[in-house]
Amino acid sequence: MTRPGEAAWLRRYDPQAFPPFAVTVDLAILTVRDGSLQALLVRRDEHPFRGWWALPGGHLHHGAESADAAARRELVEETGIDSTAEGLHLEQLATYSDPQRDPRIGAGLQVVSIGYVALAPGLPEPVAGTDAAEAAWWPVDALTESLAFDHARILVDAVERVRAKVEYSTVATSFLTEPFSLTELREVYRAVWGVAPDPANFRRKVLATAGFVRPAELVGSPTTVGGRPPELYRRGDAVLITPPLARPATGPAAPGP
Amino acid sequence: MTRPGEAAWLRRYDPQAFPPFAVTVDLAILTVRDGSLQALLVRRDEHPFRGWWALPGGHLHHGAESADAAARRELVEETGIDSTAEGLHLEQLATYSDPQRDPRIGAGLQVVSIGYVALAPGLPEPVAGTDAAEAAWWPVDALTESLAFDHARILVDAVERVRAKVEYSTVATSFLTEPFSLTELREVYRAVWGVAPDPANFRRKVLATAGFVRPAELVGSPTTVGGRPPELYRRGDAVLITPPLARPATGPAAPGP
DNA sequence: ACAAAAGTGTTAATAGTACACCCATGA
DNA sequence: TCATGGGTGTACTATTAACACTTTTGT
Repeated sequence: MTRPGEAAWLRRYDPQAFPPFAVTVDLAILTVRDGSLQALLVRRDEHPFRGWWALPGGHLHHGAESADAAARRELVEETGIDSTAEGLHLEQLATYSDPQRDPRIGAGLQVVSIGYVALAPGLPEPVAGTDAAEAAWWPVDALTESLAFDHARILVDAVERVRAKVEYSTVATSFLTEPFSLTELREVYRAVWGVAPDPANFRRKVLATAGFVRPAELVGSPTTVGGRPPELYRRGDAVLITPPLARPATGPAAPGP
Repeated sequence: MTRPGEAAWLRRYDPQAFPPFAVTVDLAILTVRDGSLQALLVRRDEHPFRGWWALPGGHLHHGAESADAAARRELVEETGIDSTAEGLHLEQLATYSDPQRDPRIGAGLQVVSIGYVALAPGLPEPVAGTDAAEAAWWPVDALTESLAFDHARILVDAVERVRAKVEYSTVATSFLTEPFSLTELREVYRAVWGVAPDPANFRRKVLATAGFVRPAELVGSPTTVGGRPPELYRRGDAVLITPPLARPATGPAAPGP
């Protein structure tokens, strides 16, 4: 494309003409462990909010990467999760830009953060990141307070996004390692929603949705302690579920007023 | 909240330690005019992309406003639309941060843009903004190319968001001025989807969804040229449609592979 | 044989689709 | 009274929710 006069204009352009913004990414990394939805938090060892629990994240590398790339990089750095690992789902959530969200506004720096949601299969104990900061899985129902910056808000938005998204998409499979049983998949829904779908109807819905799952070749090792061993499946190609899986009426995940 | 040592730390903080980012908002302002979905574009009279058609937008006022506030401000400045006007719907879409998306990266400035979607009732001819730049409504089907920056991509994302969102939410009413008939509402769906729902079933679905619309008190002026005058409605309180309105199978809006 | 977990059947209710038909109005 | 668009009825089909029931395994 030709843009007349732009090359000359660019040579005279002064990037200092704009006051400084900093751009960060923050990741709500979610998994299902022990039957509950949990988020990975790290304890900050730098100001601001030194000593507080926070979402993993960091600054964009200026001129070198997009927010997507930065999110992938942070995911690896902070958790050791390979960004191409099986089942991993990473998507942009929203951008948080309130001037008061970061105290560094007091020093003249406005920090804008691009929030991401990552879904990963249940992992063992958290791997401390390269920053050697403390890291731990926290059940999301146990906290909506006391996080650094506006991270509590970001986390709530992330959880709400996931609760809605498993209704009309197949992302729930991202929480499982292949191969998996339909009961395990149903347990994911129980953890995310706080209430489990009917086993029979759930099975029919999943199997009737082309591309939700596909049968695994070999019958799995009989790791179950007793009872009939389950048929095993792998993730399919489909992304959307139409019509959506209906969330059961009332559950402990949505306490009344 | 107490954050020990942070006040002293902040006094010594150097905001110049980070390379400069600029943060902008870009608005996909959509309306339904002449039976088609149209977007408001402005012709840029400044570098970069001088003379190109672009989405309305601009820089965040540093230290003074969030992206939401900036989007509302730009909406007023560029279009004269009051951000509290009836029916107006404004929501964040996504954030675009590829280093190459803005040529000013060549001068050392990385520009990150937060995209917004605005839905507004059909408006008369576009009001030139305070920048006196040329402005016009363009049918969205007529262009996915030749826009400044990555605005074609943002616009495509915005249209896709709206096409999906009218299925499970009541935002379609944002395209209409009150009071409106159900036929007018159905015409919105035709414009957005490219295919119209069945009139009878559409009527039943809308009226069966509590809070989608509510009856208007007075019967409207008989502006129709002939035929039975329609019953008129206003927007209701509901936001979500469960289960969703199904988009008819095949239509010109979704060409096959 | 029994317990436990997986998987299947059945039925009533609900919701959606397609299309025919009736109603109210202006010219 | 006729053309025009608004609004209703209806038969048929597909989907869902709820729950009872059968199958397969380990001990």
